[in-house]
Amino acid sequence: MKADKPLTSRDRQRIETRRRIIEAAVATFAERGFHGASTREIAGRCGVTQGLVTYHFKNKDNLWRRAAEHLFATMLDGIRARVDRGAPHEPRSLAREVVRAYVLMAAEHPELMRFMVQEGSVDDERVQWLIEHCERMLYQSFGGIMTLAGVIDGERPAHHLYYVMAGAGSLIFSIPALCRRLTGVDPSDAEIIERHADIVARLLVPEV
Amino acid sequence: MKADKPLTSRDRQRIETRRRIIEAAVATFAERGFHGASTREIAGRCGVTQGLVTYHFKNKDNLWRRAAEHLFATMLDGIRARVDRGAPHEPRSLAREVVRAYVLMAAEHPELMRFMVQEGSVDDERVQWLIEHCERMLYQSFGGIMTLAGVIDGERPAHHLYYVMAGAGSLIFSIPALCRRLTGVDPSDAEIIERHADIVARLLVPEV
DNA sequence: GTCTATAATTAGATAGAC
DNA sequence: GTCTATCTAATTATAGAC
Repeated sequence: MKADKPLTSRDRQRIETRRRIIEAAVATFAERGFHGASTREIAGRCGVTQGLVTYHFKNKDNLWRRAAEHLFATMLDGIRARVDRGAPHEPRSLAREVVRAYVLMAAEHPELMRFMVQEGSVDDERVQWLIEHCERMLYQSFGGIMTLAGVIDGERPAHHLYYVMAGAGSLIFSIPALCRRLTGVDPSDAEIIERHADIVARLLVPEV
Repeated sequence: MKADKPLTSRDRQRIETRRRIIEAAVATFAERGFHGASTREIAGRCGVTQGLVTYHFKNKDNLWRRAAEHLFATMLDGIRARVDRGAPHEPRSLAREVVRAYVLMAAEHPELMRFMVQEGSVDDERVQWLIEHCERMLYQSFGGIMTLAGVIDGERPAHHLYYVMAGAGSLIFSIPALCRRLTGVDPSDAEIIERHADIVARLLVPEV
């Protein structure tokens, strides 16, 4: 699209600052939701001023969209990379691999489910945008792969299994403070993550 | 505890008003989280003024606790009622019945998972309170019943299965707007609820 | 018990200095 | 590109009238 001109020092600074604001925004929106998050707190978390956030992202709504975009893109790329990395699979072990990859990425990016739950009750513009720009792609690839594997059928349609996978696979990572207090187990622990991925993958796509 | 004096008209009004505020608070906190919800919106939703909310509940934090308490109590009572209603069960079908009851109640009270996700990331006083006053009881009964049924073992410990059940069973109901837009399916539809309960119950406690 | 009015704080967005 | 200052609106909590 654009000619690749050499980057000035300001260009690099601009990119770097925007990146830091986006990361702070992802964390803050995930923690507090759109209405609960303040641009001042986001600014504070990455060591800039509130005015600068507005300068780079115009307004809070736009910042939220850029944050959601970044979050989903990272998630999707991660899943694809994990799945592609393996050797070619027959349908069922591919399906198992996809579920495993989803859980591992949910552990790395617990903010995703928080975004969904924070925004998913009211059918506003953010919900519509989230679906069309981010989630529909994930849902459709899931449906295709699971149908091929025979996991989805008339008895267990995609719209049930998708949310079964998403919920089962990511809730534990989305509420780390609750989980630690309640069970004594830290869901960011590598062994916990690995075991959770195994359990959920085998549950949805049994070995036998 | 208290002597059961006859209720004056004011007593009844007090109770009824508090009840309406609590219900509005549950809905609003679930939708927007603690920080995102305003006491004015809660007041507006049940047709009272903001000052009256403070009069009845002192402050926002206390209102949140009363709302969480009410939500969890309703949920627990509902599960118990559903499970007790059936004939005495052998361990596995009891376990299946418990999972089914959980899913059905999650469909009736999608606010519960929203409360958990909204508050579960940061280990603050609200999280600690939520665990000790509400969630621990649910977690422990779940553990007991699932262990008896042989669903929980060394390979699949309680802290994994609890969040598998909670996530798989309630996510779809907690994000109705997202689900409708994404899949075209309405998760408050009775058939959807019934099927979801079946799928999750059989997944966690297979028939064979 | 309920409402109105208000104080003190904090929010998002804009303008101007550097 | 970044910061400080400021405007307007909305927040929680309190006080007083009825």
